[in-house]
Parts: sequence; C-alpha cells; structure tokens
Amino acid sequence: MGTVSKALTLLDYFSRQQPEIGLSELTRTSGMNKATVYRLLCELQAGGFVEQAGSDRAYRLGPAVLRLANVREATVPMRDVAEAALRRLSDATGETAHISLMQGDRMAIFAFAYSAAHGIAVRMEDVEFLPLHASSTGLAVLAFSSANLAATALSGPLPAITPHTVTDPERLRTLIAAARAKGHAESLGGIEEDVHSLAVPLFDARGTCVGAAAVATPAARMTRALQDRIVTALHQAAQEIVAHWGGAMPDELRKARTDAI
Amino acid sequence: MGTVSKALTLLDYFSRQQPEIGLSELTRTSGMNKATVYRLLCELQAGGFVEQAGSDRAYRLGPAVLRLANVREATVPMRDVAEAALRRLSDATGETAHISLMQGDRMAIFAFAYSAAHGIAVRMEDVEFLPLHASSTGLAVLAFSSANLAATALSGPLPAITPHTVTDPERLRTLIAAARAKGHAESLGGIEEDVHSLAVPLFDARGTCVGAAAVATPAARMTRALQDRIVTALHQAAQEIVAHWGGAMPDELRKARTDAI
DNA sequence: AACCAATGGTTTGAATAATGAACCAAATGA
DNA sequence: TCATTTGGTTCATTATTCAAACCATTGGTT
Repeated sequence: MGTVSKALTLLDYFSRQQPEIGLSELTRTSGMNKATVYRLLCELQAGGFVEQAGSDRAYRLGPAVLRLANVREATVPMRDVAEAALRRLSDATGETAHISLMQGDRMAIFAFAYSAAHGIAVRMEDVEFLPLHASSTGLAVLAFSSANLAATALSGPLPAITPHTVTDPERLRTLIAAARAKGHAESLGGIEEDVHSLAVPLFDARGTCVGAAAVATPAARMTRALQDRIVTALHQAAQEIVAHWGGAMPDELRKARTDAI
Repeated sequence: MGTVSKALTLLDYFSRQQPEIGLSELTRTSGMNKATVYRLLCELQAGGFVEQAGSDRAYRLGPAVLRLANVREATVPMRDVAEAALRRLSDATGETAHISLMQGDRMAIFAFAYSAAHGIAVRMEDVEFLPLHASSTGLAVLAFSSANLAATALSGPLPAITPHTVTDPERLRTLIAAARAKGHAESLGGIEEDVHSLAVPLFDARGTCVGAAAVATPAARMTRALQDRIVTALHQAAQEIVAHWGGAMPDELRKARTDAI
C-alpha cells in the first residue's frame, strides 16, 4: 500500500457519524503507526484536506475538498443527473429511491429521493455506507463486477445485520448469479427487517460497474405488481443515468433490460 | 516536498477551466517526473479521487471528492453560513460580495453573492483564484498572516494584471501595513481596470487568517460614503462569519473593527 | 506507405523519503 | 502524587521514489 493510498485512506475514516478524529484514535482505527499518521495528517493539513478543530486538537476534513467537489460537479454534474432521475424514479414507484457508488471496497450512498405518495417510507438520511452482501445494491454490484470483487467480498466477514441477512457464501453466490441472469438484485430484510429493496447496476464509461440504483419499500407494501413496476422503472432510470454519465452498458444486461421494459 | 503533498498538488491542477488533463500534460505543468505522476495518479484513481474520462485516457476528478465534501459540509456548514452572510452583505451595500480562502499559497473563491440593486455589477462566475498581490482580498490576508507568507508572496513573480496593478514590493509592503492598521484592504483596478474592491480578513479557530470577505464595485460607482458603508458592512459580516465558523479574531483587529462600526 | 511526433504506460539501479519503535512534554484524572 | 493518555518528535533501518531510458499505440504529414 503506497503512501498516498494511506493518506487517502485516512480521509475515509471521517464521516457524518464521526466528523472529528484525534491523532491517537486515528492511529488505532487505521492500524498504522502514530508517527506515520501524524506526518500524513500534516501533509493533508498543508493541502487543506484536513484541519484541526477549535476545541481539542482533533482533526476534521478541510476546505480543500469543497473546491474539488465544485470542480468535479462542474466537470461531471453526476449528482444533478442522479437526483433528477431519482425524483422521477420515486415518483413513478411511490417509494424511496437511491443510488450508491463503489468507494474502494464499500458502497457509499450517493443520492436519494423520497416519494410523496406515502406517509411511511424507507428513510436514507442516516445511512452512509451499505454492506455488499446484505443490500440489493451490493448484490447488484457484485453480480456485474469482476469475480475478483465477489471473491474478496465473500471471503471477508459477513455480519448478520438482521435475522434475515443471508450470510452463507454459497447462498449468496446463487443470489448473485440470479441477479446477473435477471438484470436486477433483490434483498428482503437484509439490512432492516421490514425493508424490501430492488437494485440494478450502474456502469461507467469503461463498462465497469461503479454502483447501483435501488428502490426500497416497507416489506408490507410490496406486491408482485409493484415489484414489476419498480424493476421496469429501475431499468429505465439506470439506462438514463448511465447515458448521462457517459457510461456504457454491457451487452448481457441490455438484453435482460429490454426484456424487463 | 512529501509524496502525499505531490499527489494533492496534482489534484490542484484540475479546475473548471481545465477539468480533464492527460498524463503528459500533467507531467509538464507540474514539473514532476512522468513515472511519478503516473504512479500518483494510479493511487489517486484507486482511491476514487481521479478517474479516466471515456473518450481519451485523460484524467479528471473522481467521485470520492463528493463524499468528502458532503461530510465536510455536514461537519462545518461553512458554505451556508458564508452564503447567507454574503447575501446580507450584498443587499446592504448594493454590490457584489465574495469570500475567498487561502488554499496553499493561493486564494480560491469560495462563495459570492450579487445584489439586485444595479444592472451593472462585478461578476465572479469565471474567477477561481485571486492573486495575492493584486486583490484587496489578497492584501487583507497578507496583512493579517505571518510575515513569512508576505515574504514568500512578494519574493515571487508579481505580474501586472492591469496597468494599475501595484507590482513594486516596497509599495505593496506599505499597502499591507496600511491594511493592517486600518483593518481592511483596498484595491483599485488591480485585477480589472474598473473594479474597486475592499476586503477584511477572516480567521479560523486558531486565530490564523484563512481568507477574506470582500465587496467589489464598478470603480465609477464608488464614493466616499459608499466606501464607508461597505467597510462597516464588511466588518459586521466578517465578525458574524468568523463567529459561525468558530473562529477567533486577533485583538489588534477587534479595535480597528469596533472603530469602523 | 513511410515517417514523425506525441501519447499513455513500464522498467532500471541509484537517490531519497517513509517507516516504526521509542521518547518527550503537557494535560487529565484518580 | 502518580499513572495514563494526549499530541508531537527523533533517528537508524527500510522501502519507496526518482530520473532517464525504453515500448506500444495513435494521429497527422509527407
């Protein structure tokens, strides 16, 4: 692991849940040497990527990331595209829609939209990452990424987040294979007991899977008809998003997709 | 210069004007070795900080910066605070208001607001960085930062952006000293011939100067009375912004500031 | 077609920077 | 008072980075 990667990894530990981290804590959670972490933080600080908060000497993300995000947005207004598509998707289905992107070996929630159709809906506010094995999103990505990714994901720990979480690697492999065949993935209560979600993969310009779009419903509300409507809407939304991102769909999916629509 | 700093420096070359950069071009503009740039880019790419665009193999900023910016915003909603204050500032003065932050050894425009009072106003859309020696913003920062920064800034090249740009280090030093005494800096046509701007410094929690708030007017519109109104409004806005950012004003400024208000 | 220049990407021993264990001073709390 | 934890620093060892070359491919020119 290169020095730069280490530094970037450090940035990954900052989250909405834990926005400020002290030197010692960061050395503990990252498992790196304290001196190393310190020097990396110094360089990140010099670049404005982290700064030291006022009260204690804890570190938090710095203003440099804002500028970069601005440029990124100006370059590739993905978020706008995604949010517009998600609004349409949630309107069409009456349920919560969201998009997550692969970030290293995790999936980070990228954007989401609620429907006004129901007073009860799946909320996304407090979720930042999704487990690869327990979410429809994660299964969709595993189904359309290199076998490599699936292998490493399934060889790691597979925590049972709910009693319904599938944790058996063999069963997960069949779920992934099914997702690949059908063009979409499914999860019933894998992360929260009463949430039923469906997901389709998203691809970048090189044809590699970068994430997934999903629709999540309260399990009680899911019917066969709604499921069909969601899958159709998901495929359309994914097609649209990928096109706007300058992405390219693999041929195998194009067939499953036209079948579904 | 450490490896991490180099990698972060590479990110700095991406801008709204030049959102995609090829390997060779980046080696040229950065002055680093090609192999070095390549490896750094590979690591940045693995972290999602850059990605390769579809058409050619040029690099552009990646999606990772978006997530970090989200967290940063959730942690320190500086931008919202700044924008609200700038709206008030531009309303109060009838002129364009903006805030820029130190980013390494440059000043990056961070936020701005227009007034509805006039059809003609100074526009900020296409500006991304401000020169330290030619802008009121830059002079304000130099006046309230370490002598070190001023020394390095004045020892480098001082391009004459307009015929009115002050480029003589000695004259700049007196301007900076005046700004320190008065609590605000001034630039008449330093960047654009007909723009008159006033700026006050902003400070972070550690009491170090991190940027400046400024109001820019068409030179023809500036009067003694307007200037007084702007300086007063600037000091109030700066006080408010710094307070919201959890910053601390140096005592020397507090006096000049209360005098002005 | 032959050529040229430029591109992205890869290799090499020699130079340089990163590393990690131990250490320090200051703050905190028992 | 003493023990613990904090942010920060030091220095010999070690791994990484450097610079200059080299490939393979592309696009344009003659």
